[in-house]
Amino acid sequence: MSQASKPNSKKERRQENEKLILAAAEKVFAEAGFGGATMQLIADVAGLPKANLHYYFPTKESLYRQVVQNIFQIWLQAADVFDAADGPQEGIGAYIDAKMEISRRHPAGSKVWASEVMHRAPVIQDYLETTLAEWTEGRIAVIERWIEEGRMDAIDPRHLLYMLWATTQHYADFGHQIDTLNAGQPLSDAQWEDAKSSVKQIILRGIGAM
Amino acid sequence: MSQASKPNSKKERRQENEKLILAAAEKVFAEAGFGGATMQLIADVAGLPKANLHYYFPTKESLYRQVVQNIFQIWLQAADVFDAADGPQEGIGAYIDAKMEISRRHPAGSKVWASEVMHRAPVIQDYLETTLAEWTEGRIAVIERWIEEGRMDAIDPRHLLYMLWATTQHYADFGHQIDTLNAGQPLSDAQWEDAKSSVKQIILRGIGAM
DNA sequence: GCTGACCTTGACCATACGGTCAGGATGCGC
DNA sequence: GCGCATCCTGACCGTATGGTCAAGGTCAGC
Repeated sequence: MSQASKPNSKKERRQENEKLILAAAEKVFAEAGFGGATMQLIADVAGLPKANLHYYFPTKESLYRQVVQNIFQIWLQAADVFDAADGPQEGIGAYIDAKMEISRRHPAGSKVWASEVMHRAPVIQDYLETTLAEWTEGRIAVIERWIEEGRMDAIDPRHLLYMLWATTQHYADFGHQIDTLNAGQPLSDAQWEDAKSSVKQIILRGIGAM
Repeated sequence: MSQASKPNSKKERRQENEKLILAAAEKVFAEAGFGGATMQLIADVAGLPKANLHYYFPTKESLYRQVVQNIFQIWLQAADVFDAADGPQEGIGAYIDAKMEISRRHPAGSKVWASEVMHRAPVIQDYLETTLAEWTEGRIAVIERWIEEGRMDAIDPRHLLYMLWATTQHYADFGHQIDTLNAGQPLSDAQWEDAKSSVKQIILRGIGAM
């Protein structure tokens, strides 16, 4: 009766179940919002009994918190490319590519993040004030250096960053609207490439880095 | 015992109550999402008994639908400036100004709209497919004409529009994040002007319209 | 193969939610 | 000032939700 594909040890099994639950939760939270999501639905999507979710994650909020933190990690990771570059064209270009790729590969995560921030960040306010604020200050310094070096125009770095975040996340958060305007079809590979290069072209030209 | 400030006729009173409820609903839906909002809380914010809401709006969904439709109207109205202009610099510049102003004056409405689209537009899918699709096609035609006339670079009009929407709405939808990164303070008048001019500068230069 | 820690789950609970309704208040048209 | 349609609302209802629990299963270490 037991599945053939489960030669797992107890610890492997625990990790596997947690991942299963987190993936299901991310999807459900993204589609319904925190308030609209139900533990029962998450359980159904994960293929586990509801009581089992509460064994791994004591409350709905703790599960939600874990989902949001995971997304934030991915988000931060993408930001690394910013520093590796030695100029705005390369750095910002790579950052746009990375964030567009996240929007494509993790649309649900992006939506959960957007939803969390839109609702005044009840769960990750401390992250915004510490980690995100520090990261932002660091990037502002980099951009200001590029401006001093004459490698791009004198743009307010904050608003440039907001523009990068807004534009790239839009393809995830408003993906449904974009798909609807694309005859109801998800963007094809070629269309994603168009999107990336359009965004890069406008912004990089717009800041005088091309 | 009766308020001194209520010399209202029955019809005036009806309109007033509906507006009161819609304003409260917009705020609560924006802060909690559809699923997280409760009729009781909307009633408290509006200062009316819950049963009264159900007199004016039979269901939670009908109330929500009205809120979303009102926002869509404001949204469409802002789009008029696009057509009144005779070139990209003026038209897109004015559109950015108008949408930034909406983000500033109607942040709750913007959030409700964003939330609705993020959750796959269960209520306004038909608007997306009809009104919004038509509006978009019209604007694409205008942009293509501008390109043909050599008044801006050959940019994919769709991605330009998405960028305009994304960037301007970001200041409403992610306003909390922006405020947090602004030392916890809302943007001042001067900062809003900076935001507007930064966005306009990058985009208008980016499409070769400056 | 025994034991104890870990895992699983159906059944259950208290609460909060959207929505209803009956009965009373109010104000318009006559 | 009367009658009637409209408006208002406290009390109530069925349901669905987040969370609990006790009883049983399973696996690693000895």
